[in-house]
Amino acid sequence: MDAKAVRQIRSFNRTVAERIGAVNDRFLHQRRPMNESRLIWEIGLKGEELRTLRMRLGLDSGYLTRVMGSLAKQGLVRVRLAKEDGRVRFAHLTKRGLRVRTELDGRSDELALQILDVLTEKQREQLTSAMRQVERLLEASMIHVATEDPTSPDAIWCFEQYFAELKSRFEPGFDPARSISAEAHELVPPRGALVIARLRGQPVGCGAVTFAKKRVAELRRMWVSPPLRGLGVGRRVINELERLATEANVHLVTKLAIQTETKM
Amino acid sequence: MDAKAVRQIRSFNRTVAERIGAVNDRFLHQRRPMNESRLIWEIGLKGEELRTLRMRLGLDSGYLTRVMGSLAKQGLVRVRLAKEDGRVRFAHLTKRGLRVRTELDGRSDELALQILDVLTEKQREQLTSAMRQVERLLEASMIHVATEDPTSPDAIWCFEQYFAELKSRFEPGFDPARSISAEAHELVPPRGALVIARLRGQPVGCGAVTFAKKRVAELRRMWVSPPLRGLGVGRRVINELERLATEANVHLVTKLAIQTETKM
DNA sequence: TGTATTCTCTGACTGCAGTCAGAGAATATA
DNA sequence: TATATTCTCTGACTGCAGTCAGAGAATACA
Repeated sequence: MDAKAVRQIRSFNRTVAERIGAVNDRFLHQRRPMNESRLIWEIGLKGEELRTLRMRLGLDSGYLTRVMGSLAKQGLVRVRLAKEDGRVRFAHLTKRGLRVRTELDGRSDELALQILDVLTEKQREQLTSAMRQVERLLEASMIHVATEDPTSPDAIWCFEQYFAELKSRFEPGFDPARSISAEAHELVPPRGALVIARLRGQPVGCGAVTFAKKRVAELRRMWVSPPLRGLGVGRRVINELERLATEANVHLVTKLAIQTETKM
Repeated sequence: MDAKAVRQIRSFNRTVAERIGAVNDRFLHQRRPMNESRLIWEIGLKGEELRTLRMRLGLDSGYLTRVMGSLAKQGLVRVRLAKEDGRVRFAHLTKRGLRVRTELDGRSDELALQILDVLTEKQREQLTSAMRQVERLLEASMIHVATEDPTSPDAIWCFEQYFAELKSRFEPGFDPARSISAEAHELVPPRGALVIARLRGQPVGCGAVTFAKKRVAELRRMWVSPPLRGLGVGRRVINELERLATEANVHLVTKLAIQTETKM
């Protein structure tokens, strides 16, 4: 099934890796070891804690210490103790370090300009618009939907988005915060469930269900981040809620789902 | 200029590298050293000469020998002398080697299917169609146009395409081969020039100019590979020819260019 | 035929990537 | 206050990537 689509994706991959992937390999094939470049990049303009860098790049702590030492010896970074916690160390780029980072940045722009160079104005527009669409659909495929704790900060953030939208759509005057805390216990088994959709770890949508009456479930708090609407995130959230409802041996009231569909 | 397009390309690159680039990194992060995987892939189903592999992967000859030895010891490849040339060695995959290569291949399909999995039928079509367009335009940016020797095999191949097309468009009856050899000397300085457009080293278009009369040049043998038409390859070829004509202090007869434009 | 070139192979390197064990200092927790 | 945990650092490794010099065999060329 979908053999043609698979072939197109693989062909696309080859071309893109050849042409654009080079930007991503900007950390490779330099005079500088790859992990030094990656670190310079990840430390960023405002500096970063070593433990964060370690997590983000997946480096061994001993290894990081050494690479960091090398960068410090080259005068590209300075490492000091973090203010609040004496165990934590904080790295930031020196002026020279910032200059190197800017060079790294420039490579990406350079390649992008190279691509645009030989294209006509119309082709450039076609390219960027097609790229936007590919990106959007690829992001759709990167979204994961899973059951989560309704009291977590991310869950509360989602609810806030949902209520803020309700407020802007209908008339103001009710306090979402009260409603949030009041109903959290209804969104965990056995009384209900909450699922959150995430893209790159960030919440981008949610949906809840409460098993209100016998063998009937109510769909609630459906929200999808506006830039990601129209990609079927809402549908996937509902599918998951439906699965949970079935597991709990109740029927989902899909009427509500259809009502909220306008917001997805 | 084009800051928005540059930003879109970079953003695209990030997403694609994250989602699809993983396929390209299928050689990395395995139990097997990267270059062993790359070799298994490049040897292909029918085997390959070592010198070709060396060129293609850019490996040191000594290094290749060792990696090859390791693969042979694992029973994945067998190396023997090439039939025609006793200096050359030829590598081919064993049954086990072929199986490993199939696994490598499977990873790509798997990822493509993962992407398609969460999309609706309509979205899949949108994705593949947008991918095709991005690929096409990226390929346009990968094409290089340069002056070449009209007696080279690639040049003659281009001429053949050109004449074959003429023949199919108008009526048959003339011998292109005779015409090719007869006019080759007219396409080198100081009497003329030939430029060839290449994509990934393969010729995909050509165009020639002869400085026929005083301060007048004639455009000839414009041809662009059918799948790449509409991407401005012909325009770029003419631009280059025009530059050459200007250098030779003659004017290009653009009327002919416009006539042939229909074939680009 | 003699000489140059091509291709492969061996040996000896350098340097980066990445892992593991353990120690020391600062902080959190009971 | 005693103990556990977190974070960083040092030392000692392994293994892959990649380079350089040189030798030997086969072939191309003058």
